[in-house]
Amino acid sequence: MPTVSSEELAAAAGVNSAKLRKDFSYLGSYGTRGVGYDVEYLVYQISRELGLTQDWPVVIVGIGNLGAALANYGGFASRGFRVAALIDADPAMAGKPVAGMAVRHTDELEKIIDDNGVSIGVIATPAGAAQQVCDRLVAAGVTSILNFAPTVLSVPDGVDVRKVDLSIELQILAFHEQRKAGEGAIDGESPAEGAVGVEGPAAKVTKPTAATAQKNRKGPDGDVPAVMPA
Amino acid sequence: MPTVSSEELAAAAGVNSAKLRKDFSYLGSYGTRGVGYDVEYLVYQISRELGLTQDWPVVIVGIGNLGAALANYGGFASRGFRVAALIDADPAMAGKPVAGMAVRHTDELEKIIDDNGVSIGVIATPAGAAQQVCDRLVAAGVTSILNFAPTVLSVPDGVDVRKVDLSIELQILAFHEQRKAGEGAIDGESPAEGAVGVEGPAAKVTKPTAATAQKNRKGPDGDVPAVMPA
DNA sequence: TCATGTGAACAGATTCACAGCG
DNA sequence: CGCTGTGAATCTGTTCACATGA
Repeated sequence: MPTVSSEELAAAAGVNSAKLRKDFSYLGSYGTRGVGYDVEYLVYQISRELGLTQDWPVVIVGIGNLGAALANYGGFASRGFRVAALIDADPAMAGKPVAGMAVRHTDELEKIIDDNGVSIGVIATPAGAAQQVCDRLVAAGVTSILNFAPTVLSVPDGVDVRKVDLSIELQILAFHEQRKAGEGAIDGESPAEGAVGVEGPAAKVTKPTAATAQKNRKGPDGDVPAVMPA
Repeated sequence: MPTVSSEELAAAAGVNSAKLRKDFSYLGSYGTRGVGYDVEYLVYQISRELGLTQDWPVVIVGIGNLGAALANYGGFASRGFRVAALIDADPAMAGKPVAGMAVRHTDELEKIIDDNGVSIGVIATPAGAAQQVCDRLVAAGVTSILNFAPTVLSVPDGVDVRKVDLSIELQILAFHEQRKAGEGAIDGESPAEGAVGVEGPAAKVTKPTAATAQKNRKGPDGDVPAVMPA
């Protein structure tokens, strides 16, 4: 398939074809009127714009289960990321092979970053160590940090941090699940044919005192969640 | 701090206070004019709306590094999630303790889901096994799936799937990193005081043939990425 | 008096619809 | 002719500003 039309791409992506064309137009005029977009050329242009054509050395700090999982994750290489080093504070880990690579000790952190020109660091340490590791990464020249530790990191201006909270995705699912279970489909939500009854929802969070609860209760009555828009 | 104003919350969250008030108003009228919002009551209402006051049993299928990391992740319990079981296809894993819990074999999957009223499943298997596991989960009554495997899962209507791609976050960082490096700050982007020069960006993706490239090149000249809005 | 809650004004994003070009 | 690229129309989401009520 040498060329593709905005209509086809839009259908595949589930969006409006005009939006797709307008978005592409921000990158330049890469299509051919009456024909469509040259697939190979389009892929190259988008890849370049996204930074996929560059080689990004990254370090992963904290080689526990999560760090090891990241080190073994195949998706990195194909997107331009190269794991320059795996770093752990535990001396017993040093030298051990993980994902075909010897783990280095934290003492070498600065040297590794400098030697490899690393500008992106991944933190997969326990929460307690994260800020300290972050500070060292930043001091050594790292300007982008991906944080898996359950802490908010503080960094100087000019440094980007993205926090990945593995439970947030679950929370989003639970939110929709709750709405599926709530007295039949509320919106145009499909009736969830295979839906199994959700088992007894035990109250968990400390409920507010009766006084407070009654005094302020002005929302929808009962314990039924209000219908939120969209 | 028994009460809080929309102004204070907005400042803390970095958003406009009117937006915050309007958003809250969709949940009901939980504030007090001239005073603000009762913190305890507000937390409870938001928690309930998000489904955090319910107990959500989940199963994790595929107990490799990632599955083990998820099993050990502390954030789940505090958000209402209870790991009902860890499931793996490897008979050698069965019975082994991970995160203080014996791993169960895939054979038991249907029974576990039924016994625990599980409606949310987490897939942390290799890509090859994911669809098959997904099908079994759905057949057994699971209606929400969190997929860490690098595959697109197909599910019947009424089942929600969320895919977590660990490399996408890195890609977003790399995108910003690329823009930091690009000839000085482009937008109002801070000048990245600590920015270290990014090392020689080696071309990686197969470049399009010269013919194609020249024929269609209509975008911004040179190899400088176009400036995208916002 | 002070901060909420909300119509009205505004801004930004999406979609329409068609001129223009290969 | 067919599909891109894009002004204009429309829709959605945000912010303003103030009436309202504790």
